[in-house]
Amino acid sequence: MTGIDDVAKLAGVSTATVSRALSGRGHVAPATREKVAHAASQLGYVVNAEASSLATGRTRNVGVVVPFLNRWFYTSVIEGAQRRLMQYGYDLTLYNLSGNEHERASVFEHFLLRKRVDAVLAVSLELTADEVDSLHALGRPLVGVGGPIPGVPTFSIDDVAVTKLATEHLLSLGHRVIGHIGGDVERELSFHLPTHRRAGYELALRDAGIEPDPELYFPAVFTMESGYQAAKQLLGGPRHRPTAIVAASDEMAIGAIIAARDMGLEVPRDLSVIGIDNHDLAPFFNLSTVDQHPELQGERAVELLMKALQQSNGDDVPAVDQPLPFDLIVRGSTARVPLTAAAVDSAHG
Amino acid sequence: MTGIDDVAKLAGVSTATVSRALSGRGHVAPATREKVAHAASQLGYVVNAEASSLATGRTRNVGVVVPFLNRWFYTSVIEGAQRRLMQYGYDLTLYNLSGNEHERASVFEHFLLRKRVDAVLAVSLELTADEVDSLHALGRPLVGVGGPIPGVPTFSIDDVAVTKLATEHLLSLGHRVIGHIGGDVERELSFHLPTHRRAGYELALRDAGIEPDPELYFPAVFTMESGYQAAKQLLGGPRHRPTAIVAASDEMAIGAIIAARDMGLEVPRDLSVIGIDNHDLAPFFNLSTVDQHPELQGERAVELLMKALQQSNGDDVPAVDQPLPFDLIVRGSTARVPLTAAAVDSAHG
DNA sequence: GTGAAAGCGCTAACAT
DNA sequence: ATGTTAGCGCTTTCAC
Repeated sequence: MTGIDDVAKLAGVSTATVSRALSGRGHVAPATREKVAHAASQLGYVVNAEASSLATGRTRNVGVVVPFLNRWFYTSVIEGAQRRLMQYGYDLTLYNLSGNEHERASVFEHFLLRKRVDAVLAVSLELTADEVDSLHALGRPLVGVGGPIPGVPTFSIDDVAVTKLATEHLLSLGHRVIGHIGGDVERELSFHLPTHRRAGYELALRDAGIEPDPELYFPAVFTMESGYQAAKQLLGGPRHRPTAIVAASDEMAIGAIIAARDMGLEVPRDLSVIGIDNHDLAPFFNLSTVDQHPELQGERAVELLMKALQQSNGDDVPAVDQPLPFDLIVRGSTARVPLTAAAVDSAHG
Repeated sequence: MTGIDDVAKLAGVSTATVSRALSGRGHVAPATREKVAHAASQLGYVVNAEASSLATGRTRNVGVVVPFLNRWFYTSVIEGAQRRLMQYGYDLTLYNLSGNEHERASVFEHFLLRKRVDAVLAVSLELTADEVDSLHALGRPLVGVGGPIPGVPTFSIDDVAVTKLATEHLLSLGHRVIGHIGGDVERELSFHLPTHRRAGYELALRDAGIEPDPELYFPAVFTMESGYQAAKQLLGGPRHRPTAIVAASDEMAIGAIIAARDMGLEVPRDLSVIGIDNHDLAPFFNLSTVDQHPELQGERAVELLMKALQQSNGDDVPAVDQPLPFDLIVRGSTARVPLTAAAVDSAHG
């Protein structure tokens, strides 16, 4: 295979000059640079990443750790991160924690420790203290996306604000009896997203002078199936039925829409539904939602990592400065509260 | 950071012995091996992958190239591949071709050439001749999954047989007027999957003595939305309406189910629908389908790559030997043809 | 069975 | 601005 020596010979310069010319580090006369570039492309020379890494201590590769892959949010974050990384000339090595305990442990105790990555991006990870420690032990920049990791700068949308916005959208349409489908209680302890989303929902209600009714909340995991089940419960309750539902994710919201249909309710005539995500499927289901731009979250996280890599060799990452944007997308699943329901409700009040 | 010298010192042996003891290559006395292992774990030593690669020429890393990420099939294949790779001690570096032309080119002309990977796995890729060439130019084992690549050993289910099986399931339930939603014609030239699936559908019909009716076929891309549209066309046609639909993917099939509902048809009473995939969402939509086990495809592909890596250093990969399994999964979206329709149909014949 | 030493292909002082 | 050279951390002959 053609190496730096071949290029040096063909260009009539030393290997050091080739290295400098091609990497852009150090001073090279424009004419020489030209010669070298030409020789390199003529030979089809591409620098050997392994050798370069060994010499520089930098791999030009980042590790991306995900809890599993088969989920819209993760793949979207990865797409965004990947795009940015490519622009910086970095590779992306993927570590998936979806295996058994043994496999998971081996990612932290083995794979990540072989010095193959300059930095680590942790996507929506719930890590044990030991795992966070071993990540820090890498001495590499580390940032999180989509979930809070103790002691790690993390990109995440403001889940309270996002759900508040979604709820306010429904309030502005005249809804007063608004249900919420959110994360299950068991996960809430370590992973605050569901709690935050519920908090945003309750905050919006209170701001509007409405006391949240615990009977209008149903827990669910973040799947269509679970959203469907929870919506059924919510809509079938013997007390007053909500005229609208805020789901903590689009997949849950879609489940709720289907549940409504199956119960003979028409969306949005009889029930408004809003989700959070702007999932790929949201347009098809005509779902109103709050776009959380996961690809952008991935891109931003990479930018932060790159900044950290330029500044130092340690694992101190500059703080996340700008808040992440989110946007209300109004489609056809939300509409003005039915007159009858509004009348009934105001009669109650 | 602790290196091989530290371990050697602590164990009281040479670095060569440490290397042999830890890698398992070469002969080391059991007692020595024990000493070394102990010293290594005491120091938390993990071999530096970069240095090891440079010395051996093997990276213990494979490149996985996908056209994009946000699709159930790709992520499933990757999950399977990743799991197996981990078991072999390999990392997975992800290359995504979903960017613009420039970015795509740079994957082939730059990223893949830096000798960071021992082998390449190409998932459902439609590659130009140049791209295939540059992959071969790596001189590394290369296998494909899920789509045919000229001159590359490729894992793929037997698309004809799979769709034939799905169609036969409907025939066995008494259906005679069976529609098909498949890939759009434009992609068929390079990517044979849609054509194969249509062929399997037609083959099953002919075997049952039914001449395929072109009016019962509608093209679609592999999304819910597109399946929905195609099903609407199929079901709304002024001539005879099919009593069943074979969709070339589960997402299209789900689109078809929703289209049927929207038209006031009940599944499976008025219409049977079967898909292909056994997608994550299939259970929720109670969809009958043919499971194509994409994770298994990923695992198998990795096994083949590993075999190739053990045998030689060239890029000759042993042929794919065993056929990939697929399984009919009968859920609630398929049922015996309605008596009336059957009567009408037999009256026609 | 173990150690000494020569590289793997590149980069980064240091010299010039 | 360019060349010389000593490593980066490991593996692997080749001796013993």
